[in-house]
Amino acid sequence: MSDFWLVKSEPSAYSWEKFVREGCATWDGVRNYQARNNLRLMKKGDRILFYHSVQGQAVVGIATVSKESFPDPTTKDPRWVSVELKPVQPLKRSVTLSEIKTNKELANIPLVKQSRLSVMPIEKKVYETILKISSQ
DNA sequence: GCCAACGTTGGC
DNA sequence: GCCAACGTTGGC
Repeated sequence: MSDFWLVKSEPSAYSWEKFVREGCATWDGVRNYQARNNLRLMKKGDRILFYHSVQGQAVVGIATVSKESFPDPTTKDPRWVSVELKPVQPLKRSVTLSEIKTNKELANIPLVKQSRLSVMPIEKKVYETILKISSQ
């Protein structure tokens, strides 16, 4: 039974398009304990929604965990970890933050309630609801 | 560009 | 251990 997550990235820093082009990504540079704890809990095969923050403000694609947490290669500080992600597929259409905010089932997810958290768990139902919106 | 929310740092 | 100051994130 895999889990579901949402990760954020500013497209100017690392976009979905670049992620797809490169075929996988080391999700490094996380320097927030709560986000780090979530990275540690990720299991291979977990599904991840990829969200564009700042420019775009929408869920744009689906990724999966291809390698579970390991020490963040961008720092010697042992407190921080990374995971490796692989793109699965883009959403048929992006699901915007405003759509998420106005949907009853989605209005309370951390993306909305805790806007600064960059790696967060989501319920299966939330994942499925977002996919459903994207296919409409 | 502004600012609210929040995390971190450092003086006491 | 508290809290003010400061820095960062990200929505608007």
